[in-house]
Amino acid sequence: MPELPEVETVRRGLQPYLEGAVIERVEQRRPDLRFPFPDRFAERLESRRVTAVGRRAKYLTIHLDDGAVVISHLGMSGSWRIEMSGEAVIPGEFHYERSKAAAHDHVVFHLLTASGEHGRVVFNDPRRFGFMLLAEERLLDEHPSLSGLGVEPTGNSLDGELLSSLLRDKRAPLKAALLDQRLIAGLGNIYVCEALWRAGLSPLRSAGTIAGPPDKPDVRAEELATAIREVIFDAIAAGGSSLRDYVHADGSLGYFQHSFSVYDREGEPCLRAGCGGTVERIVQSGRSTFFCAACQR
DNA sequence: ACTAGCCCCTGTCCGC
DNA sequence: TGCGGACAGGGGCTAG
Repeated sequence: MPELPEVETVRRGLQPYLEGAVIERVEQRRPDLRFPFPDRFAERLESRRVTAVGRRAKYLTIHLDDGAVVISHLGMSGSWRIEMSGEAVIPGEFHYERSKAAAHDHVVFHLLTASGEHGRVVFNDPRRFGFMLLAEERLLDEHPSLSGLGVEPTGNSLDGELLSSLLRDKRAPLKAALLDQRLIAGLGNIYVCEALWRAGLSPLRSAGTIAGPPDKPDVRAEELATAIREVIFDAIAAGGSSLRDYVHADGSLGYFQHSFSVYDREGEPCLRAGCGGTVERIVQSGRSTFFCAACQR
């Protein structure tokens, strides 16, 4: 479920429970997900207090009081689930109902939260494309998973000038360039399709063709930068998109899927006023692209 | 240095 | 009802 808006939604859901909580125990239920877990992963987390829950692109970062950081990626099907005991802790006792693990529950963090409740946060991932790694906080930006990432679309720096410079001389299709995490970090298949529709740009055109000369960025780069930022902010405000899986850590759904203009709308009418076109589905580098050939040029 | 293609894995849906 | 194939929000690796 994971593009930037979904990961940000998960981060916001986990934050109230994780920040300030002590990780009393970690159940690591298999040796690997996409990658092997780090050596002694569970032991290295136990008795640590969580100081912050962050996000970089589509990665969650769980910061611990000893300077370690858990880097977690949700892959295609990863999700987190919060299970609280609902009871205040009685000192010296450890009790909450132990429910049976669900299928594909791979990691369970047993917590004592800052507000004094026992509970768990559970990582579930049927396809196991997700992963968890460990880094040192002071070296976080240099970690191999994060060091090559491009600009955050939620920051202030993504404007027409920067986007022009990122796309200039790129001959790859515009859609492929926007999916390249080294340029802009956090966009995925849904929001690239949606941003291109909002900007009225074809996913097929060569990326460099909207850059313009270095001294005068093309207005189309400006419009695309705006479209990217707006669609990401709109999606975050909607709690992300829930397609096949729940997004939120509390089990509730995002609702941005109701605002899709093109994604998953093959054969349906283009929603742009006066367009009259039909949304098409094509395949680019193995993934579906949804767009309107009539108004996206 | 680029790009396309394949792969990892499970679940679901659709057509026969 | 069963079975095979296509497809799914990602990204790392390889071969051109």
